[in-house]
Amino acid sequence: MNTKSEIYEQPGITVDLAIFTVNTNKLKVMLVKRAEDPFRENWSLPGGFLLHGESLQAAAYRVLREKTGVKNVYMEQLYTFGDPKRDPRSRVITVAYFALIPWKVLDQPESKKVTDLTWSSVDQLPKLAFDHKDILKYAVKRLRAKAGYSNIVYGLMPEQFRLSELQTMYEIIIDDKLDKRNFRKRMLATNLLQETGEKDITGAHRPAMLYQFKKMEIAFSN
Amino acid sequence: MNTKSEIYEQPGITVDLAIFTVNTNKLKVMLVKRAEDPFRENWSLPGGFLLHGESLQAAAYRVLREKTGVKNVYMEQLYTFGDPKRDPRSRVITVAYFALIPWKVLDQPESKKVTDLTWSSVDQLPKLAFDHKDILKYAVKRLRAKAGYSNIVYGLMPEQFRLSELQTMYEIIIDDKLDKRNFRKRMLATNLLQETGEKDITGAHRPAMLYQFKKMEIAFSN
DNA sequence: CCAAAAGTGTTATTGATACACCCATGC
DNA sequence: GCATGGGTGTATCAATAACACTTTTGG
Repeated sequence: MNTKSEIYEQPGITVDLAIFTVNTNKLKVMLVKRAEDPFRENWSLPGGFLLHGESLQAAAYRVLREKTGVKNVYMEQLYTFGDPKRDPRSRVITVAYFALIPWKVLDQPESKKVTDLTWSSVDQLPKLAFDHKDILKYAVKRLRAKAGYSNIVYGLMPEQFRLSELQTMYEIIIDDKLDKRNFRKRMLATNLLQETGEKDITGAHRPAMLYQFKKMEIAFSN
Repeated sequence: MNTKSEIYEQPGITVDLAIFTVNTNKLKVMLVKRAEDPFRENWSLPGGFLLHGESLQAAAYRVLREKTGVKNVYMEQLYTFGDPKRDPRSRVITVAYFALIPWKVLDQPESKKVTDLTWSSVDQLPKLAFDHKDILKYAVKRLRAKAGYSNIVYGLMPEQFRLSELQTMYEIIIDDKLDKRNFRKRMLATNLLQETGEKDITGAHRPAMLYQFKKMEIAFSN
């Protein structure tokens, strides 16, 4: 019999992340510019190789923290991409995750003059390395689908928010308009929101009641 | 800098399959008895190592064909399990798939006197190797969920069937009773079924019209 | 003629959708 | 006092759920 490594693959394992946020009324995803071959200078999803003894989820959280500085955000495993030719140099299998981050949580994202990291609108993507465009398409599809039947959108909201901001968030994700009264009725009926008692007086107009999510797990549905 | 293999995992990759069928009014899953350590003599999900140059899906289909002799059945990637300790000997990551097979398609399953393969009711599982019970739980959960909002159940039906058989199939999967008239109305309204023109006269009673699915892809939803 | 599964419609309930005006504030 | 976004209720429509009897066959 042959030795194990002759017949069986022992590929490199990476995790790649589709990290979404919403800013200036656009759904955006984090891209990083590759410093190394292959695809040097191309944009790609943030990712990294799995370390010894590290779980997949731990690796995903490590990459997330390295790139964004945040933890405790919504993240779920998306899909595993293992085409033999997806990395031109050697066999690499990637476990893709997608994560949601409220824009406000990202620390001064515009102030850092980084040129190797960007937030790109998902409808205006540059050429991406590897099969990352496929991964991203799949992630967007899943996000849009789940926005329709779960409360996943909560993962994009700041601590406190106006109902109109929540509605706008939904509209950006599902790329469609919603009726204000029906939206409010439905949201309040879920019983997942509570008034904070405070009002948002930043606008030049009638102050809006601020809401927050009741403290509980984000409901997964898979 | 250390060599790549010192810092990065290059684990073995397996695919494991939750292959479902329905027989004698029970949702059943294929289990195989392990011939080797670890977990020798324990039941486990059928699976195998990824071969050089093989895609994940190809590996899953290979295992499926080896164990059941069938291809062209419904199969989808489920989830990737990568806990560092899930295999007691070395790091192995498994990409789990789930598949659906109509019982009739399996060739004389009872006649073969195999003792290393069984179809176990999902509510009466033996102890399973590795983390296969977790995998299976997740697969059953997904199957039940998708039965509620997709036509995935079709994957368990034979070529021709009575509507009452289709209803029974749904009832077994979702583990609940359905109203006959509402069920028929709903099914016929989908426009995915067509009468074959033939009737099932095997019963001792009024013959039933036989139906088949219109030829088209099974609608994925993910 | 009896047992057993096949087949068939209507009503009630629920949930989703459509829709327009007054309110509170800053300037 | 006007411009701007905040906030509210009802009527219609669609989808789902509840519910019982007649029909066809074999034995």
